[in-house]
Amino acid sequence: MGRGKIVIRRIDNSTNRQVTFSKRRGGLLKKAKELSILCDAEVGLVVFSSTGRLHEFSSTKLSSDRFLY
Amino acid sequence: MGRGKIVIRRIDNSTNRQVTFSKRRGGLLKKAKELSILCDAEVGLVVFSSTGRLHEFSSTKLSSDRFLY
DNA sequence: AACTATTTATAAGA
DNA sequence: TTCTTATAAATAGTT
Repeated sequence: MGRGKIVIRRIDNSTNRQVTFSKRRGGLLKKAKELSILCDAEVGLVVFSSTGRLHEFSSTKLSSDRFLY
Repeated sequence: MGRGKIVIRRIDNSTNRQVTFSKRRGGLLKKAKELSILCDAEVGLVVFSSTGRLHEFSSTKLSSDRFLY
């Protein structure tokens, strides 16, 4: 996607890596939410940046019910 | 994406919901993996279908690929 | 399960 | 670094 095709490997330039992280993190969270809504699925997603910042998504009932079995 | 634009809400038809689940689940897992590689980030993703099947991705080898509980 | 028209995500550029 | 836009990629509806 985008102006050029890329290879999936670690981005060496830290500025570019941060920019890509921000963009793709947003896209991933959005798609996680869409999947949970469209398909009535329970979805949990956690992302830690390389600097240790946490971003997460959880569909509503993931936290307790499912893991009490 | 696709032949028509859709609204993000629960898909009522169960066959269509299952098909969409399979397609989007694959896409989401792929993007989770790409984010972890490109951006050197730790990513954990769990998805339960409405029939209770688990699919997951972890960038840190915490788990097996998939199983029925 | 494949196909493909179209939407969406996003890599570069401004 | 926020906004733009050309293009890659995902996918909705079809077969």
